[in-house]
Amino acid sequence: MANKNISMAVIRRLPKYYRYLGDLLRKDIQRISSKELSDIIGFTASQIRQDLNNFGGFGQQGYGYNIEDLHTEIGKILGLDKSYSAVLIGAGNLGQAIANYAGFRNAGFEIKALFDANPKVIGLKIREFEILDSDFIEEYIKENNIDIGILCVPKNGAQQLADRLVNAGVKGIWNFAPLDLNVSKDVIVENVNLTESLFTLSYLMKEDLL
Amino acid sequence: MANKNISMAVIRRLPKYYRYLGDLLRKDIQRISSKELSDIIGFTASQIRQDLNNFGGFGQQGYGYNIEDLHTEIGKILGLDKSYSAVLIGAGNLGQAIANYAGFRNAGFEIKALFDANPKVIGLKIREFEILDSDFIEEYIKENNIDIGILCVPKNGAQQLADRLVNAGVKGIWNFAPLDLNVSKDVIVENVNLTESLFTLSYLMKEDLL
DNA sequence: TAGATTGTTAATCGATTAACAATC
DNA sequence: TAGATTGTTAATCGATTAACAATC
Repeated sequence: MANKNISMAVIRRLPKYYRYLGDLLRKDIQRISSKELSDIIGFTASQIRQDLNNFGGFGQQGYGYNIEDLHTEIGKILGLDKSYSAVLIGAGNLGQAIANYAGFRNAGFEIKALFDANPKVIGLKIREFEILDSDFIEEYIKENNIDIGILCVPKNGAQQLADRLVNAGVKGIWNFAPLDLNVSKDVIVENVNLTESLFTLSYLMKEDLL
Repeated sequence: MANKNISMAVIRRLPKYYRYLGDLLRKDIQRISSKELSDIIGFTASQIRQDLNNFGGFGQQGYGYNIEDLHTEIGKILGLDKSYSAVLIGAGNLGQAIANYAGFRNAGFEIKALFDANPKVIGLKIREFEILDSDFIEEYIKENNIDIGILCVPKNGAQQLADRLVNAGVKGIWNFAPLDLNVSKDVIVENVNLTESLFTLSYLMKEDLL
């Protein structure tokens, strides 16, 4: 099945389906209709059926969806059965928080090394990781076939580091730096922009008080 | 001017305008046309004009937009001229990273206190903050007129803490816990869901390799 | 079988893009 | 004034919702 050109709107709903189905599974519930799922997840039943049918007919008329099967299928669609290796650049507060973040393993991502440019932190240990010198990023990526770079550095210098990651061969960047990275289009960038999130909250709070 | 019912799509672009205009400002550029801005920000010129005109006619025919003025105006639209007080719940790795996050002050948010339930961290100092006992959250919020709660706790217990924040009077929650909080609809919730972001990256990487 | 619920097509709604008159 | 570019209306595109025949 080739890429049917799934819209970003659909893709961003997939993790929500996966999460809610996981919750149901842990409650030992076996099946659910699009209508029931609609009630708990907040999308319309119609949208749920449309979304799922982008990837296949997972349901059964008159019955609904088997929760365990659907959960597994969406996991596969999300690529959670694949495994990826990652390096994290920028071992400051946020970088350390991400490195310690458990959700990683569940998604099949494994952080292999932490890098920083600050001599004061190079050599320190964060859990099982010794913080390595940024000078050796390229070498490490090439030798260890790293798939993903996680950028937890300030805005300044982030683009340059992204260039280095891409040149060394990573295929994806999880970017926490507050800027839009410029990379060749075969490299995937997923942004987590705290500033934009905070500004959105600020806007909504202001509107709410009017 | 009452709320013209601006769509979320527009609202989420506002921080990007603000950021790019700030960058231009720092380069001492004085004016820009929607076409030029389009080239650097990546939205169509038409969309930029539509977006801005939701809030007022900030441009001038034949000239374009004055960058400093527009930057200021969008800042006001985002409510960055307002100030809000916040408490942070959950002083783990991520919580500490957020507490140390500088972008806060620029947005008019001030963290007043950190709370945690773990006796091992209560009393510790993070920068200027002593970590307080979660038992006193409500008391603190009421006495200090706190506007916003920042939730940096695991999924378990997050809903209960959200309830406590809302009951104590916060009007907004910046939620880093990986679940959808249930709150009365006069309370704003802005989610930062690292798991969903990571899963999206996983999906896109997988598709990219097909 | 009768009832329930899917998969899918058609209708609607909303967001983006194009076009151009207004005007600086 | 002539040229440039906005503000805004109209056209298009895409996403969501509604409807219902298929079928378990």
